[in-house]
Amino acid sequence: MTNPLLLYLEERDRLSPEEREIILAMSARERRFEAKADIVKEGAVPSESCLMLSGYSVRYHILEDGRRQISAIHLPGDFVDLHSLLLKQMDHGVAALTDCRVALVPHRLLRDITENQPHLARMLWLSTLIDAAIHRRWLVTAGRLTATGQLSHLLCEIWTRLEVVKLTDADSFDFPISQMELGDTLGLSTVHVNRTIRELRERNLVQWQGGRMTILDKEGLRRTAQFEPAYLNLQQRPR
Amino acid sequence: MTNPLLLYLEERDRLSPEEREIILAMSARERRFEAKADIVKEGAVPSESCLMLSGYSVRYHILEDGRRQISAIHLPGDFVDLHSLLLKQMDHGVAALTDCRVALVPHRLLRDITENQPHLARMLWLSTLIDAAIHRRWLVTAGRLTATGQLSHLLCEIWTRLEVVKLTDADSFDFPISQMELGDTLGLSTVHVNRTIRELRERNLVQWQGGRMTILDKEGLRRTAQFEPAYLNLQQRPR
DNA sequence: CGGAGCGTTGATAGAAGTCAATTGACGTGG
DNA sequence: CCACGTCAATTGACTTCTATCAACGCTCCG
Repeated sequence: MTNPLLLYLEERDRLSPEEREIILAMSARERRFEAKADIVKEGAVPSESCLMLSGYSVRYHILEDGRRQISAIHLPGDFVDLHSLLLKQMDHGVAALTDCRVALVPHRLLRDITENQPHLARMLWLSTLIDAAIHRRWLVTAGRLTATGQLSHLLCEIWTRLEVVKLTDADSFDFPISQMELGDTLGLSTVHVNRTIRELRERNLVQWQGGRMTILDKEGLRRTAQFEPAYLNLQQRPR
Repeated sequence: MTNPLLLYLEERDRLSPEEREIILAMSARERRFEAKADIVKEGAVPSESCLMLSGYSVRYHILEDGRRQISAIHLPGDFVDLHSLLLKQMDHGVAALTDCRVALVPHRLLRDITENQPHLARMLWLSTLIDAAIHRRWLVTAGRLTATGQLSHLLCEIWTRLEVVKLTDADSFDFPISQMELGDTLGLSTVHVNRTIRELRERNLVQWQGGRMTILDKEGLRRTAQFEPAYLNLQQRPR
């Protein structure tokens, strides 16, 4: 299986053989996390950044009143806390959604890249810019779409992002998330998430069982979500 | 008046005299925009990035059904489209909220910085990471706070960000935004924005007239918003 | 066998949107 | 100085969306 970060980056620009080497070397130190475990704790000042190799994880924020909001879902090929290289202290936590394999990339190495590998540094910067673009898109859906639209949009997005790292089937993908976690992601109650899923099912847009999501009507889902993948920057360009 | 980007960056790390030179040189080419004018159009592929020198602007997204969502408010010292250096094509527009002065910074210069000024490049990267941190915080408030909490949070944030660039008075600041624009920012209808403002006024938290916002009860507002400024990274650290 | 956690459903309350109308501030032209 | 137009702010009435509360079933696992 190819390295997912390599797939992620080469979807956006070409890499030199030397750059490819460096990327592969990043995955040297690997660590496993169990489902529900914290990968990075809020308040931590990491000395390495975590690259997802397998499994799903989320960035989460706990409010003063104890409620939780998830601000990102991370898939293989995503750096979950690359920003800690410069932001230093984590203002949120990262939790494993499923059992995960994670590469621990020392900040020393990342810093060296910013000093000596300008193009690769730009590619890492790019990955955080795509994260930000996804955040913005979520703001749009949160602000302007109904629960149904929001959920549809999330499914379209996850589908598209999983395609990049070759983790989709013809019309289905792993979606190992509970309705409570989905509620924390979309800013909805569990009960309403449940109703929303039922609606998508009744409209024959999706099927979801045993942690596997099957898209029955891709165009219908896209329309419900007003999904446009441009923000994911899926084009090879010199960066 | 000091250069706002210099204030912005030096709040986060020290700069060398040479770096300070380069920052100042960035503001060489200046352009003015009138209120409501587009600073960057959606779909554009800019060859320069826009740095706010004075005035307020917003990033906005138009949905297929014509509604609008604002995903960021930009103040002096902010780069509104630094990300276009690597993302190339704009997936959203940027509009002036007020009359603005903007520095046009050629991508050629920014790219040179990534090649030859690694620390300064990291500082620019940092500024986009702070943008992303703000996006995440907005996601949290959109998902979990009531309209009153959201609006309070926005006011606390703008206040704090304006302090960095020395644009606050003892207890007030310019807040030149219409209730419609505020609705597009918070994902609320104008009518509900109006109700929400009235509530803040009735609770004696703020006063707002003639485009000037006065905070009457800072601690009360902070509590209503559950505001914690950590995400703004207001600490000088080696980055 | 019996929790514990998750998914499901129904009933009700509260938050926010929509529609419609009014008011106020400001600028222009007579 | 006033009439008029425009735009934003404000308010009320009604509707829709989502949260909350409560109950129940299922499945997995100790």
